[in-house]
Amino acid sequence: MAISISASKLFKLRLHSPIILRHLSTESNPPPSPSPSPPPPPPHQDQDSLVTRALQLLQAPDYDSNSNTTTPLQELLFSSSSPSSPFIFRNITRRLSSSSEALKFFHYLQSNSPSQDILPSLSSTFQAIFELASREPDSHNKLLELYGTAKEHNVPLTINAATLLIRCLGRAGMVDQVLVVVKEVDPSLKNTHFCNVVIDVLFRLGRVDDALKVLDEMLQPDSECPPNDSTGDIIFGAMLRREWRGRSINDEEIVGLVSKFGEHDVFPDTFKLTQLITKFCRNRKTGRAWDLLHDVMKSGGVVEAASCNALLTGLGKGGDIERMNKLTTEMKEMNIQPNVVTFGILINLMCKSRRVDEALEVFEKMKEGSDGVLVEPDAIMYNTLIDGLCKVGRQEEGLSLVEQMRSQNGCAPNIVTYNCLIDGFCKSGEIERAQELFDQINRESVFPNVITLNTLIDGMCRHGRINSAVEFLNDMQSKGVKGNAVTYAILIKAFCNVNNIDKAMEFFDQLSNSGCSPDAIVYYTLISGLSQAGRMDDASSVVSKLKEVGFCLDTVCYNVLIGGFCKKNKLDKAYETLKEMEEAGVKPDSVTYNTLISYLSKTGNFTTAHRVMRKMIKEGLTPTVVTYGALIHAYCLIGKIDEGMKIFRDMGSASKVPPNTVIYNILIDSLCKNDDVEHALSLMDDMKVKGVKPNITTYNAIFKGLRDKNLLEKAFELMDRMIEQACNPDYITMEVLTEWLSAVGETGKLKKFVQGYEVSASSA
DNA sequence: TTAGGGTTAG
Repeated sequence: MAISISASKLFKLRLHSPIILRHLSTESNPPPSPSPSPPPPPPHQDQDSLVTRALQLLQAPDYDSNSNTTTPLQELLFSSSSPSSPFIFRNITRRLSSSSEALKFFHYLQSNSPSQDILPSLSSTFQAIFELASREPDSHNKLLELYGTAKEHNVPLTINAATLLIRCLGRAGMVDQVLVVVKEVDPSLKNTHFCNVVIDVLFRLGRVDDALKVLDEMLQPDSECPPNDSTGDIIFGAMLRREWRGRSINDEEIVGLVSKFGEHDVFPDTFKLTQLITKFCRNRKTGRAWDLLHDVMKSGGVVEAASCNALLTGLGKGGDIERMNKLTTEMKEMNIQPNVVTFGILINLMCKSRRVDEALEVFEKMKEGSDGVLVEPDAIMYNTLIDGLCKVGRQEEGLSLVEQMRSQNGCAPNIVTYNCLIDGFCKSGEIERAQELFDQINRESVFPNVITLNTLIDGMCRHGRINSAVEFLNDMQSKGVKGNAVTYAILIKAFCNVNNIDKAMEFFDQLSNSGCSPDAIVYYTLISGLSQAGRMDDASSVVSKLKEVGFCLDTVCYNVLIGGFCKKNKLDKAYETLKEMEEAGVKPDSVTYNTLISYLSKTGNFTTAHRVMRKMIKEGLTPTVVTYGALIHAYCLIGKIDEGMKIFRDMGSASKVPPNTVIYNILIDSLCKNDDVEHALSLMDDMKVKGVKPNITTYNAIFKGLRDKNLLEKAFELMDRMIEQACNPDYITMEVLTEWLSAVGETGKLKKFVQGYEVSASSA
């Protein structure tokens, strides 16, 4: 008792010392807490029996009596013959039934210890009390109270006890208390595990900046608590978290942190690195993704193909071929083996840019391993190539790849394969073959999906078989393949194209009632169809519906409406729409202005047209070839060809907008109609000089001009040129030439022309 | 890896 007083005196003396106020621990290298960890190897074999014996004595009636004589328990715990270890008391405490029992034992030790040396043991005893309390109900409040008791008795917390406390408080959401404990822990005790727990807890509580401050200290070059893989897991995991409390870690911070971690040889694993790169790429930040990957490479982290693939995908989407090449070279240099995905990305890119032959070349080399890497293609790769072939009209080659697929194990053609082929046949107008494939699917127990449905419906609609398309839709729906927004967009567009607006509206309503809501494209398609048809009231009511469901009009949609109002001679409504557009923050583009300029000039309002053009320039837009075309066309229409020619000369020289075929066509047509075919012919020469290719409209206009003046020889010359240029005649060409050449007895020339066309068509 | 996107001058 006397000694215990002196011990407490000692504590009191130290109470004023700032050092002891920090909860110093004497336990130098503690095992991780709170899981019950095996005690350090006992100095004496009888340590276990001592613990057992002590626990028995703690049940005895004289345990908490204030006896003046030395009790057996005191003898056991404090005598010099007892095995001494700071962990003995802790091990006894751990085996007590509750934290309150343990606290009682703590008080007993404090009161009965004959020596001051008990201090280190009391810290680890307290840790054991924390461990018990942490497993009891209401643990956070109990621990907080115990923390107060420890401070009161000047028992410094072990770092493990502090860790346990913080974790428990964090779980209970007690962010302020967490920060207090962190502040009060002796910095010299902090270890990496402690810091990891603090950071993890702070992140979960949304205190990102506090967490990053702790992390920043860990990342210093001379840090006492350098980051380890667990630190990396916590931070890299947090970077990828979608749901955030507090603020999120921004991209710049992510790159900086990964780089700093690299200095400590800690790297995100392949999965996390890949995810981070993907995240950057999705936000179109390929530059950051590039830096991230290269930081890891430079610091010596492991980089696998998956991470490179993520970056290659991002670079491909951004069209950064140069960096793609650089990265694939680096992969080779660093011995990072490309896989089927790597090749898939490259082949897909080539196919999408219509370089199918190059894609096939890479594919062959990959299969043979002739470039040192042998990779077996998968179904996705075959599908990519088949789609690429079909998109350039090479369906037959696509079909032969399907045969290759069949001969390779585990690579059977699937619904995607067939959808690509069906689309190919549909786009080339071979609807029957598309339907045959569709039937084949059903025989092969590959199940058609909504994409199959839409592809076929689109093909039928584009080739004038709307009724078959609707029939097919009904048939499929009865078999369980339901249409979606895409289906309806296709049908709405198709019915608008044939000017069956009522049917288009009907399908729109059907979609709205089918439980599958129309998306923005469906609205845009219908608004466009209605505007083209001049049904501006209907268009406006669809616009209202679109706004009601929360979609916005974009530039193109506003342009469609402005064009529609112009067509209906509702200039005021067009201007109103323009104003609304500007107020909604949707910037008018050159099409917006061109639409207005075209309407104004066609209605003879040239002054206003030029004023709008000046406004266009003031808004930072450059007049385009269409702007000039609109003005030229309008001047030509009222017979002011000179004015048109003036603009034509001006656009090429002063404005540096090179005229295109359409501009020449307008002028050539007008000159011919104005009896000036010579001038029109000189413009055709000019086209040749400028490298602007005439098309069938050009030829039709000039043929009419030549016919009116009966300039046969010139016509023959141009007919030859048409064949040379593989420019196909259309029904207008045939009508003009047949009538004219028959009348002048030159049917032989006509026959030769048609044959030449057939030859040029077959060679093309 | 597969399907629908609307606008301005001829």
